[in-house]
Amino acid sequence: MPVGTQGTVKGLTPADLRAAGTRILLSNTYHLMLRPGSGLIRSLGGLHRLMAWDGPILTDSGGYQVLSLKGLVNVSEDGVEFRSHLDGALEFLSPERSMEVQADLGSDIAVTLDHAVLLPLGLAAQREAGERTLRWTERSLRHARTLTTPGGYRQLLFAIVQGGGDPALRREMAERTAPHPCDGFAIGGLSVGETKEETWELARAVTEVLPPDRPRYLMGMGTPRDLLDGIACGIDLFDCVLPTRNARNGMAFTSEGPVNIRNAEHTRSDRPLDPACACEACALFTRAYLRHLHLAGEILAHRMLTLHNVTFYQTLMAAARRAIERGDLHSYAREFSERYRERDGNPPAPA
RNA sequence: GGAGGGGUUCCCGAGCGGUCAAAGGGAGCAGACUGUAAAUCUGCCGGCUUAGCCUUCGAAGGUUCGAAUCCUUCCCCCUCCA
Repeated sequence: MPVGTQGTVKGLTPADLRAAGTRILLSNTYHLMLRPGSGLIRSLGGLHRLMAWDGPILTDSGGYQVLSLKGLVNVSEDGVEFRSHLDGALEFLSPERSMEVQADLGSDIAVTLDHAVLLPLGLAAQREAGERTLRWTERSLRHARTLTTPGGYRQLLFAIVQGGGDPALRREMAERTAPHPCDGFAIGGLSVGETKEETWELARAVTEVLPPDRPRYLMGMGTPRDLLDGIACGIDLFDCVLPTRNARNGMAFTSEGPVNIRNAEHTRSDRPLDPACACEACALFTRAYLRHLHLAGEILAHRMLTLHNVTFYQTLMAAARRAIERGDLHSYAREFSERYRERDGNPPAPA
């Protein structure tokens, strides 16, 4: 799922998204309730109509903003109190309120409100956030059944599993989330400070005990390799800002690895971003041109790299689906890794 | 012809006796980014044998323990008046 936080995947039109192979989008409760307001969106017929996207939309519950807006947020049993990042006004998001906003938006899949934590953190605090998430899951699902969408159809509901960085706690949280009446499960609070090995150990602890008959959504990840690793762990759905945000910051994901289009080595390159890609940017433009556009601050650079990165991610997922149908995911992942070279050398800049 | 202002490291531009290899922008070079407070942020940005040394603030001389900063001459640029 490309991320369309404010009711738009930044820089792309619905036609662009379709051309890139997008089947479902993510959008955001928190941002849309603050601006333009969920009541307004309901009165205009819901988010699909507002943004002219007729495919499925999954809405995030706002739980992630507990992490990303830290300092502006205060969590209690009742819900999350926070200062609007727009005007500083005091706002409140409870499990019930989150589901109401998501019903107003009319997303196809609504997600329960959760309490995610950053690692490292004491085990007691991790458990407390996990237990609270379970109680909020219960409240979210119960309240959601009383609501209607602008279109009058039933929203699918995904319950979020938390549990911090301890595999045993994760497994327990998954076991206790599984019985809830919902249409799918989301795994939240990963890639928040733990190593990659830990991430996949935690993901596996959850997917092993979740019911196999309903989709599992790994929230917020990841890199192209993460997606393949996640799929191997039994994940079905992902969202991530990397393809879109990094595109605007000059980074393209290609079949040969990440490319920073700003780099001087592309100054005279008449190659496409990715010769293996069929997107408009790769069909039309050279790296030299895209580099020029990016350095000149031109909107087209952002649009084209975003279109490319979304296409790259969708193409990767489509290839993974075909590999699964062939029963051949692992050799596909191996081939991908052989082609896909991460940058080596240059150590990260000191902080 | 007369009066005044100015020439600073790639560009713009601060500095106006020592704490100046010289603020701040920009450009350039590189890095980061994982349920988007992000078209953002960070580092580098004269040279070198880099806890130090060398060269640099239009040019050449001078004053001073010490000059981008003060004095003299010269070379350029700009504004106003005739």
